[in-house]
Amino acid sequence: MGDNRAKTLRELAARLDLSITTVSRALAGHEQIALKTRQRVSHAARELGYVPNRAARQLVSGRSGFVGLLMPIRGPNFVDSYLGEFITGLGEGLVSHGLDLFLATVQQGQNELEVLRHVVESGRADGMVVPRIAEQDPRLAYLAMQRFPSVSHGRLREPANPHNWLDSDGEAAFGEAFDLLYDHGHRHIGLVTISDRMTFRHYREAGLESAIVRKGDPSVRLSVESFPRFDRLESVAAINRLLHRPDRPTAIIGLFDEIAIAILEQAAKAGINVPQDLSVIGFDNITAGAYAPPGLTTFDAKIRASARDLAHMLVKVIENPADQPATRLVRPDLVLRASHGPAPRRPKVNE
Amino acid sequence: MGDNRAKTLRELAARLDLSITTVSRALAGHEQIALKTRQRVSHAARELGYVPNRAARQLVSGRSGFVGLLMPIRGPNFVDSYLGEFITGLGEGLVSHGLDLFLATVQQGQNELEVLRHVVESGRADGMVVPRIAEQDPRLAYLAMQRFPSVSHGRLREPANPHNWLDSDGEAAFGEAFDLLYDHGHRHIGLVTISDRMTFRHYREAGLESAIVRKGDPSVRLSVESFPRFDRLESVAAINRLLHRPDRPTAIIGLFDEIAIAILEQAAKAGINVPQDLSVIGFDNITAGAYAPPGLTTFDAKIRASARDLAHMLVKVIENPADQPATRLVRPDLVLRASHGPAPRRPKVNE
DNA sequence: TATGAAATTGCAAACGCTTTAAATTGGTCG
DNA sequence: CGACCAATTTAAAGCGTTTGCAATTTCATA
Repeated sequence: MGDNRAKTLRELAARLDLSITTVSRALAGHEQIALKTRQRVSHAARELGYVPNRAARQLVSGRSGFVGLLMPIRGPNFVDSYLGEFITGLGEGLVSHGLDLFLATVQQGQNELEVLRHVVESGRADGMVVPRIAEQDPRLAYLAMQRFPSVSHGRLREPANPHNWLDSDGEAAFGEAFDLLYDHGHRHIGLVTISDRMTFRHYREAGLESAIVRKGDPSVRLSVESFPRFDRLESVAAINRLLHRPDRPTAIIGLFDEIAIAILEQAAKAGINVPQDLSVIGFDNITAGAYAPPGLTTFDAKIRASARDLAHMLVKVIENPADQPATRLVRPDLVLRASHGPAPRRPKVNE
Repeated sequence: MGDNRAKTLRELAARLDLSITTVSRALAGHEQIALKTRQRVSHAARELGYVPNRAARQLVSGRSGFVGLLMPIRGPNFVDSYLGEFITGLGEGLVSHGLDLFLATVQQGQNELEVLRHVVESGRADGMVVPRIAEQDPRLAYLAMQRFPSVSHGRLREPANPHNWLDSDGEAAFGEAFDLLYDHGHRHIGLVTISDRMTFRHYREAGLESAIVRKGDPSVRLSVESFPRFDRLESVAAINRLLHRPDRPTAIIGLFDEIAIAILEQAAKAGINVPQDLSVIGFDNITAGAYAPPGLTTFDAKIRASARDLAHMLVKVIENPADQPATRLVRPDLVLRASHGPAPRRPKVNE
């Protein structure tokens, strides 16, 4: 359109023959400004395409209008399989509150805590979303110390300071997984897990173990193999150790879908039929799981909806920092597909 | 650790017994400040954990340190399958330049152009990444008018103003797809495409058509079905129209992988064996394609690497706005998997 | 020791907004 | 008609930086 746009409050005020103060207040909807003036101002603002400058507003208000997501970049071929859904959910949850999401990218080799510190102390964000919680998580310690609004996707086990979190109930899910397998006659369960000290791993493993104890059947056995996260070779090795032992488990649970899918692949490669010879169960419900033959039975962690909730929780914390920390446990839904079945009568023995 | 941190330049200057000006210049590395002073200042800054305030800096410099990605949110079950990779690549490309990525979320029903306008005019970003280009794209028109630094993922066909873009060479890829199928004896090719006027659709279709013309074999036939993007029911209907006609094509190309995978699913449902009875080829190389039986033959659009390049292009534009627009065509790699094969002798006829 | 130029540092304005405190306007009533 | 109060508007300070210009210091040289 014409270039008679009002770029600043000063310009807008000049056109209206009002002071900057009045225009600012009118746009903010203050009652003390006469209704007629407020209408006149907001009409002119729309007319002249006035958009307030964020930096100036932030400088005085102290709020940036941004929420940050701490996002470590992995090696060339690792992209968090649920990153897209997670971000979509966060964006969805924030947009109605007028907040924008930004990604605090942490390059490989860079110190995640250092990045966090910079984001927080430069005032780039009003709140942070912290995913993937480790047993000892310096990020959460830092945020607690700074009393900086944040929510984590995942929870600490024994938090020094209570924190805001939303987590999927891995404990319940893995208990349910065991019950499902037990009911199908499985007595020797395998678990392929990571060796990193992430709390989600603890909860899922604990859920599995306590379900076994609860069942009280001494014939039940659990065989565990683990590998360092993000090490594809080691993950395959761990899977194959389990797959090729003389007393192969009749069912194997992957700590998450990527592992479970790798189990399906390795089993196929070894000529082990799923689900006839082996049952496999995962966790997360990533897209590929639906396609990986014969279709992965797993738990839907409801990433997008969880992220949306996480966003809402964070908004609450930002608006009301003194509130008690909120926590939310999301019960994952069992997604029954075709990778599980009755335990084979006599497990085949691989040479 | 102690709370003797310097939050502002003023505090830092006071401790150093220097003026704000000198400290600011010293941190910026200006030559005019004595080397000794520069060292003393930067040491103290590190010591006292000084982190400059972004808003203040932006207010005076006019630069926000952010790059925006325009990201429309689709319905509940639509998440761009390559969003995760795309964002990872952008983050990766920006981080070394000290820029952060933020997501300009566009909710359903919201006007994308309006969001863009606000982002640009509020000074929230120094540059924009615009994905998914339509034949008539008001976003690009607006950005050109504003002379606002931007790069698009995808290109206009006949740009009123030349713009910065990076695109995958869909024309070449679809030509290659045809040649591959032709060499396998296919003479009747199906194409399932969208009805929306996106330019990537045009290029891919044009590449297919001109490869056919180039071959000059009058026995070659092309059957096209289309549907409105994001309409799952219609997409399945379009696929089935092609699958169930008496003269079913011996090979079908999906405009992108999601379509191709749906073709695989519908074919399986109809008892059509891939690749014996039907060849299927996609485009993008999304993760699920590797798992969808029998393994989708497709083109790798190299999303993450492209996004990284896109980021670098944008940084150049931001730093040198007067430069000629840059363009970059990325040749996708053919990923040979198992969904293609020789044309069946006598195509089966479905009831 | 005085002098001037080069090297170094500092003052003050500006960026565009919000907000405190104060000024102005208008209306009502004795 | 003047005074007072409520309603409305405004001046000015300040948020934390950067930067043009001016001031100060340093130091070799006369």
